[in-house]
Amino acid sequence: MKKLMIADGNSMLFRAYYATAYGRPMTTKEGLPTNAVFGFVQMVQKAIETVGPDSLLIAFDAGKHTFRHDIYPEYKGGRKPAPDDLVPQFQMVRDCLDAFGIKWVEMPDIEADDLIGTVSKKNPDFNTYILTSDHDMLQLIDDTTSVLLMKKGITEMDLMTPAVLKEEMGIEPLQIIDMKGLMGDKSDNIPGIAGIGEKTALKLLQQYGTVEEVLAHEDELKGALYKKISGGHESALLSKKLATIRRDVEVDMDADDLLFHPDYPSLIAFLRTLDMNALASRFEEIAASYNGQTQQTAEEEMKEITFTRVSEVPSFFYEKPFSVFVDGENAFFLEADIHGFGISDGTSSVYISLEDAKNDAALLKALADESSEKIGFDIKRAMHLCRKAGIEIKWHDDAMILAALSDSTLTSEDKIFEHYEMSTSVSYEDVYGKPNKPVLFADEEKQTAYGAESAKNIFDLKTRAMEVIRSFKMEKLYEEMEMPLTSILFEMEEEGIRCEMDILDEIAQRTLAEIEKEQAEIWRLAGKEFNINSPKQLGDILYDDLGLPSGKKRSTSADKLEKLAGEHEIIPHILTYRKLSKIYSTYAEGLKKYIYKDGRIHTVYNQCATQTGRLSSSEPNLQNISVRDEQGREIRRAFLPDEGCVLISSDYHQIELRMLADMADEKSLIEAFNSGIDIHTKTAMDVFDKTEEEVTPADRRSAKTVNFGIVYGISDFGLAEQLGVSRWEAADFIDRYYEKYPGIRTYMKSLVSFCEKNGYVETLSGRRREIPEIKNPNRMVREFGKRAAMNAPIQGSAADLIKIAMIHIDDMMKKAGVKSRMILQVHDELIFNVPEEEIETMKELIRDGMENAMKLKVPLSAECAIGKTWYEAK
DNA sequence: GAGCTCACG
DNA sequence: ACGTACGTGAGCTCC
Repeated sequence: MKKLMIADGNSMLFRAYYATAYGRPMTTKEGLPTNAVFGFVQMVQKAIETVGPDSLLIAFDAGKHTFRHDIYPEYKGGRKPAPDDLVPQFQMVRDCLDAFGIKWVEMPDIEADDLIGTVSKKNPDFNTYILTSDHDMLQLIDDTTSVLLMKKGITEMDLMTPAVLKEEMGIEPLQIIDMKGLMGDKSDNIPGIAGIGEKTALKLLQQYGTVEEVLAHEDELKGALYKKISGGHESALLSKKLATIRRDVEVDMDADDLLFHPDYPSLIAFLRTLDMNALASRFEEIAASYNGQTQQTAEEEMKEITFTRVSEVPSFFYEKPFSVFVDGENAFFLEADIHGFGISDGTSSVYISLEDAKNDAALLKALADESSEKIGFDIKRAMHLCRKAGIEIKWHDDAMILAALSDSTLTSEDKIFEHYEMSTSVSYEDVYGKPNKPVLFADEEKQTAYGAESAKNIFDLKTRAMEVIRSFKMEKLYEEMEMPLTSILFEMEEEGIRCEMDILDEIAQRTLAEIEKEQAEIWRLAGKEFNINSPKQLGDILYDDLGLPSGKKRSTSADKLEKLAGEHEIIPHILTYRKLSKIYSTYAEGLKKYIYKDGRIHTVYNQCATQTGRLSSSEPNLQNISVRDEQGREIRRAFLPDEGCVLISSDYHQIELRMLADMADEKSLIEAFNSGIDIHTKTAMDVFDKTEEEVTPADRRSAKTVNFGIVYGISDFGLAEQLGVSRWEAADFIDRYYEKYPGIRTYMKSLVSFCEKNGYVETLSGRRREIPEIKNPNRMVREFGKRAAMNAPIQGSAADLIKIAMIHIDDMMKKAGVKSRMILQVHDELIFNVPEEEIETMKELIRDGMENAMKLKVPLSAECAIGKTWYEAK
């Protein structure tokens, strides 16, 4: 549908005036005030950019005596006259609109509201957008009319639709009039009923619906409220009449006559005569891109024509690659149903309902046929949805993965769409409503627009991202690593892992009892009850009431509290309380929510959530189940293999350090790994200048910390913090480390300078991580960029390695035809569900797959552990 | 919705 | 004079 925008000229001019009146006054060289016009033009431009109207009209008030004054002479009484420096701008803004090529209207003794109400009513075949800062206008909202409500500032606005109004105020558009009837309107001097404010008015209307109904049922009200209402009948009905916008004014305005063709040269000249040179320059830029914009508008019109609903997909779609948007519910992947499919070949885009799709034999054949290339977005989720719906699709490409590979900062759907400037004219919520308020029947027109446009977006996104991938030479990474991995992750997600509710329950009960004990003890020691989970309240207790020493940040984090452990006996109790709370809410209770009806937990592996190439796991996150803490580790007892099976867990040893040794080509580190010596002991010997026998467990721990620091992109401050030594000592350790391993220093320096030059770094497999921070003017941000540049190739290459291992192992398992299943991945660790009789086969297969995934200058070592629970398999 | 805290690698 | 170790996700508080 074409778009008509109507703006409330007076309301916007006042808003523009007050939004720009403070600070230094704005005038021409001759002293003529221009601030309101300045703000007004920007508001209009912003609204034009936001809406993209085909037709545009601005309505002004004219004359002083309206029909409302006839029925209520005090209407708009008590208003202050317009400020002196605003008055000359009334004409100026009209001249400005003439220069801009924007139509405007005013009629003697008719208010702008009524003009707008009438024009919007007279053009029902347009989508109408009313730009105003006046809440009265919300009464005009309907399915094809929305209000762009100006907020604070001059370019912020909210799009108000029936749904938004219902959501925010709980009322229908026409009830705005009843609101004013009850509560009045100070700015228009509408009386309403004395003593009724917004809250009471809303309450009454939600109960009775209209002013008339409220009055009719007044005897149901009690006390003071009854008195107010019963004494206010006449005033309420009069107020309602005053607040009602007329939609039958004698004005002839056809939106087809209001087509908007901006005259930028003329506007720019006009702005320059008023000495608004900066604004004029901005419009020069806008004008420069206008040519492209008109083409875009033409293209958008094409879109509207080609976005159609079909009951059978035309066969020409199948001749070339096409995209498929699986329009499914926003729900848990094993439960979500499909509504339909959007299909696009880049030129034409159609939408077909699930029901029709199931009857379209040619479509089903094309979807299942490997030789026709189907492009999807997040195909792993699409695969789950299609499996449930009984539709088979052989996918060829995933635009989400291509986009994420093309720019590592794009770690979410939102970021991908924003970066590639992709949107749909209708949102998911527009079609299907909010999770707690789903619509009963989706509007087919909206559904078609949403689905078909999404399919077109997917097609375009794939084309554009693929171009980037080719130019970066990342096709192999995409085709041979990420795409095969998607299928493996799909199977892992579907398989899930057994999890025993009773065990989690038992841990929850036990933990809760302990939490209560700790809480009582903490409250006793603090001398009062407070919320221990609130860092603010806890900080007040510790640093004010108990007088513990603090830095300027008053942190309550565990590592800081541990340093205060000797200062007060409350500290260990707080640490215990925190630990137990975490176990209780995140793990025991938290995980219970995710046990599906098959008794298993099905996590989601996100392939595009990290900047380094690692996977992430969510809903629930099974990559951060407690293991370091003994009590937390008990949680792992709830994770079990299937009947007659065991869990095998296999993890790489010091994978990142080995990766670093290889990539930096650091000879003495490579030699150490080849000799089989414990690497942290070796580091301790080198850094502390000791023999193997002289290295104490404490030395080894420190060396281990140094090794972690190296991988994280070390800083003396960070290492000092971690080791609990002075930063000078830490700096000394780092120096000695680099002296012993000069290859590491050279490599780290080369990573930083490569990143400074190119803005990115890459892994062994050619995966890129963009690091824009490296060029940030802020030193702290830049330092962060350097550390990320040192860490990303190591972390990312290790991620590449295990992905390859997963692919090899999956391949070997399929070839061997085993019943074993890969079920979890935790960065450097794989967990399998293995039937007893396959244990030996699988141990060998896993070790082989992991250790031979890549050929490095150092050996890779992976060790299997077997158990009847995840707790034991470690 | 942001910020803090904490679980993992 | 600043104030940080790298990469995640989830639960809680409080505005």
